[in-house]
This record gives sequence, structure tokens and C-alpha cells, in this order.
Amino acid sequence: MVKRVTSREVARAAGVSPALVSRVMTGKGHVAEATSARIREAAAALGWQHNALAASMVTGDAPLIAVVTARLEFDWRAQVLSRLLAAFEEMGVAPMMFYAAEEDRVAALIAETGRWQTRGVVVTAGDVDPGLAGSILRQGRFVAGLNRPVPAAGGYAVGTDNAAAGAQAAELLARAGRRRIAVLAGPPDSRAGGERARGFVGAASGASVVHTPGMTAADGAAAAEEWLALPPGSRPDGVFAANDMLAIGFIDGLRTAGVRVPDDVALIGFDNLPASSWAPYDLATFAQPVSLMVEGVLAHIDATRRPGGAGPAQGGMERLPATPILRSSLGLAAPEGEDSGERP
Amino acid sequence: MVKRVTSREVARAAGVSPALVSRVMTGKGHVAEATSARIREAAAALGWQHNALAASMVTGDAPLIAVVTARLEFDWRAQVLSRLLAAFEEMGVAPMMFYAAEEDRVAALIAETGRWQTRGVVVTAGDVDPGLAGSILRQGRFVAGLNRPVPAAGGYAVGTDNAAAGAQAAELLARAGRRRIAVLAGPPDSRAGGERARGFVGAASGASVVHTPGMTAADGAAAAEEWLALPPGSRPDGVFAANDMLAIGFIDGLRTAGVRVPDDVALIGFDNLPASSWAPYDLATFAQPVSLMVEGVLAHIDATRRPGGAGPAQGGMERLPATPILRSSLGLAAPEGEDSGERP
DNA sequence: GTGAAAGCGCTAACAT
DNA sequence: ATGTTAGCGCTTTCAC
Repeated sequence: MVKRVTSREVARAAGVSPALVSRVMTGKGHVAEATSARIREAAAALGWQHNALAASMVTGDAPLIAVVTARLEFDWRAQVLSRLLAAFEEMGVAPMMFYAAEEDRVAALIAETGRWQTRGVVVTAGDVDPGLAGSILRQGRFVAGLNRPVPAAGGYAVGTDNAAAGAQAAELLARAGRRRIAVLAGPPDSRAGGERARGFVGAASGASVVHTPGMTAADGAAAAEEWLALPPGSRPDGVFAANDMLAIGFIDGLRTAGVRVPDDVALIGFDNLPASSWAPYDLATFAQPVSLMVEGVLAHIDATRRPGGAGPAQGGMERLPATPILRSSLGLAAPEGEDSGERP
Repeated sequence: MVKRVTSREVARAAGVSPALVSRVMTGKGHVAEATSARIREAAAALGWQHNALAASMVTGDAPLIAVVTARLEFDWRAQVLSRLLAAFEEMGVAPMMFYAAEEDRVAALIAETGRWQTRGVVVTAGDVDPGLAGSILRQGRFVAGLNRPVPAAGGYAVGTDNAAAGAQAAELLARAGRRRIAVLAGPPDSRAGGERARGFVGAASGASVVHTPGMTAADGAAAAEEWLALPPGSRPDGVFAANDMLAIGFIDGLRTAGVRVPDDVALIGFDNLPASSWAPYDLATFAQPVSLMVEGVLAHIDATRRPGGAGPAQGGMERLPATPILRSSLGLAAPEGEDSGERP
């Protein structure tokens, strides 16, 4: 550790008091143009940087936001993070990451965020404990859940309307003339998968639910094996996969056995992965409202900084609609909306 | 902002001096078991959390590490980040993210990291300015570049040995009996693409270099158009794509025109994306040494914390070998190494 | 427009 | 084993 330059030294070099240096940095109070310039020069000459730690301590407000996250291989998480980080950068707040190796570490991580005087927490993984959220909220900090509820008064949560999308999937498959339909729901404990499946089943009586151990392409391929093992007469001819990975693995598995998509099985996935638009798949899917979710979070953060504080958001979760992307895997004769084919 | 609880209040509640509370938190100095317990109880009762900001200020060492990054859609970046964040979490240091919306913001971001008294900077995007790196290093902080050099004495850098992999790609295509070979190098200003292409060309005289505007599947498909536009006699029969996205788009483009892979064109990509192993592609590729890169960075950070400081690393970049993943797109009769097929 | 003085919440000698 | 005393580097009244 080398001796650090302090604002006092800058002040002395510029022939002013430390208070003036502070005023120049914070922009609060009036400083003569000439003095300000002299101070900046002195700072540059000494290589001084404004110490954010010290400043935060005395003001009691650190321009810090905590982001609780987990495996970034998940598409929506990486996307959402990219945009959140870009926005925070622009807002001039520094994001601190709290990475959960295991889902059950999330509560501990959320608690940790308080040690750094962060303005609040954005949670993109795991579950938000009501008591914990409440205590953070009571400190005047915010708690924002992405694709997960924040069950506490004053908490904010946005997410994809999975159930509505599920219902829409059922409707699309019906419109494509499919009668025996099924949903690949992912693991029984998958929140998103469960919601999508419930919406699907709710809109289509008689739909069957197939759980898979995970939500990878390999799990989709395994589901294809199961499909092939069914007596031909009872095989579903329309399938909604809770995500694109599952759908892609399912397609690959079916094709290996000579089954045709969409002729033999119509298919729709979820996530609008880049791969869904690739030639071998041309997979119909749903695009998550990533931009809107991020905007929602940013708007909430912004609201908590203003006089009135955040609005009346009371533990409910704002549900944003996913956008159906119609592609040939659905086997719809003539999609009324043109295939947008846009990337996520 | 609500009135915050301080260690002094905890001390009073526990009937001790503030110093003891500090000792319990830092674990330095001896505290009687009973006293320690009393203090912890008081803290819990008051809902007090140790203030990391204040502690860091007085010790002069904040357990903070800056990570400069950019678009997380890039596969290796998301992978590397996941592991780095997990490791930092385990080390008990908090990662602060500095997100570069544009490559040319990187220098400014690296400079910013000093304001938070971070122990050092891990750079995963853009270029590291030598002067800037030098001044950070002189402050006793570390600078670690991932897949980019840190041109300053004491800086550390690890990355994939792109040139060696390029050479190996050429060799593999030769072994597959290909004579007219080419490389899809990506944009002329792509560092990784350029290195891979140079290694390829260096190992195979007569190889042609094709630049593409970007490195997406769409760019690969456009390259396929170009390939098809060539007179049949002069079309390359072996292609090395600087990444899997490009390769996949190229395959899709060729197939649409009835060209067969590997019969008409043998192909090898780079990155070992999950998609490379999917049935329609079964794309030979190279896996980046992600784990080793991360380990290198962690070891360097660890070294900088010890007495001797970091080793003699002097601006050079540690080059780690990419692992070839042999798959059917290469058209090798009998791969001597079994297809590992492992995911990245 | 500028300076002096008093802390922010904690830790680190140095005492005891 | 515990308490006392100075600060860390900055911001903020309150004077002038």
C-alpha cells in the first residue's frame, strides 16, 4: 500500500481549504471559476482521485446498488444484467455483485448487501425472504425482484407473465389444429416452468404435463425418447416447451427418429434464444419482455430517490406480457402477424 | 434515510467499549467467549450490521475488486464472470462491476475503479492503457487482463492461445484431406479473430482469409453466400471459423443450398458453444481454457496479497491452450481422441 | 466566495 | 481481556 493522496494535499497545492475541494467535487455550493480550475489542476498534477468510500461515509449515502445474481449462463439473466449494468453506469451508481453459487445462499447474500450501505437490492435469483425484505425496506432501501415476487410492503417486483404466455401457447397450438397437446414443464420446482405449464393446462383441458429433470437440450432429447416410446396413437401432436433449450433438444431427438416438425408435432418454446431462429429449428417461441422489466426496475429505483418515495407497490408482481414469435415449427398455415424473427 | 444503528450503540447495549465490538467483528485480538456472545446478541437485537464502508476507510483496505466488462452475451465473458464472481464471493471480497457500453469507455472505467479503493481491476473488455495500468500498479493495486494484454510492469494477463489453435485448425483440416482452406476471421479489428486467422495462415500456406462484418450467425450465413458465389472449382473445401456462431450460420447457409458438411466442406469453429454439439451441427470446435484463465487471475490476486507481492510477471500474456473438440463436421475418418463432447 | 471546526462509524495503537 | 484515545478522508454547518 502506497501513501494515498488526500484532498487536503490537493487543497494545499491549490492554496485553498479542503472544503473548497469538496465543493468542486460534489458541485454543491458556489466556487469561483478560477479557483475551481486551480483545484482541478492541482488534483490532476498530484494524481488525486475523489475517495468515494470516505465521501459516502460522511454523507450517509453511498452511490451503490447491490445485484443478487446466479449462473449467468441463463439467457434472460445475462440479458437483463447487461442492460441493468449499463443503466447503472449511466446513472453514476456502482453495482456490487452478490453471486449465489446455490439458491439457498440468496437470503444470506441479500442480508450482506446492507454492510455496504447500498441504496437497495435487485434480486435476479432465488427467493426473497419477506422478513429480510421488510427490514431492508424499513431502512429506506429498495428491494426489486426480477421474475420473482418481493413479498413485503413497499417491495417491487416485475416479471414475465408466464401463465398468460402458457395460455397463449395452448391457443396457438389449437389454432394450428393440434388436439393432443402437452407441455414440457421442466423440473417440478421450477417457478417459471410451473407457471407456464399451469397457464397452458388452464387454457387447454386435457393437456398433459411432462416434467423433466432439468431444462437443457439434453433434457429435451430425453423427453423426445419418452414421446417416441408412447403408442403412436397417443403421442402428443402439439408441444409447448417451457424454454427453447428444451424445445431444441426435443426437436433434435425427434428428428433423429425421423419424426417431422411441424407435420408430426407442432412446437413452441420460450425465451427467443438466437438459436430458435436458426434454419434447422425455426422455432416459434416467446420473447421475454426484458427491456420492459429493466425499465420497470429503473423506474422504481428512480421513484425511491424522489421526495414522495416509491409508489404504493405492495408486494404484488407486475406481470409483463411475453411476445409470441411465430415461426414454422408451429405449423400455422398463415401467421397473421408476419414473422418478426427478431433477435432477443 | 432512517437513523442507522452504530457499533457504539451495540457496545452500550452489551455494556462494553466500541473497541470490543470491533474486535469481535474483525476477529483480531482476544475477546472472552462470554463477552463476544453478549455483543453478538446485542447486535442481533438492535439489527446492527458491521459497516464495511467505515471499516474500509480506517483500515485503508477495502475488500473490493473491480471488474471491467461489457456485453455479457459473449459466451466466454459470461462464463468467466460466473466463475470469477463465485470465487470472489467465496474469498469474501465484493466485486464492483464497471460496464462499458462502448469499447472506448474502458479506459475511463478503469480509472474510475480507483475512487472506490478497490484492491485491483480485472479487465475483460477493451484495451488496457499502459499509462493507466502503470499508475494503478504503482498504487499497489493489481491489474489483470483476461484475453487481453496488460502492457505494464507488474501487470498480469492470461488468455487463450489463439494463434496455436489456429495453427492446429489448419493441421486438422489438412489431416482431413482438405487442400483449399480458408478462415472466416471476423472483422479486421477483432483481436481474437485476427490471432486465430494468423495462426491458421501461418501453418497453412495458401490459406485464404475472409473477413466478415461481425461474428454472428448472420455473418456466417453471408459468408456462405460468398462461398456459393465462387466458381465451383475454387471453393474452399475446408473452413476454420473464428467462432462457433459464424460456423453455425455458415453451415445453415450452405445447407440451404444443398451443400453437405463435411463432405463438400469440412468445418471447425471456436468456443465450444452448447449449440456446437447439437445434432444438426455436430461442429468440431475449440474449448477456451476458461477454468485455467480464471485460476490464473485468482492466483495472481492471491499473490499480490502476500508479503512478496506478485511475481515477476512483466507485461507478457500467459497463453493457455484451447482444447480441440473433434466432431463430425471435420470429416476426419477416425478421430484418435474420442469425441469428448463435453460442454464448455 | 471562502475558511474553520466538528464529525460520519469504525479501527488501532497504547494503556490498564 | 478490556478501555482510551486518536484519527481514516471527506462533507457540512456556520462564520466571515
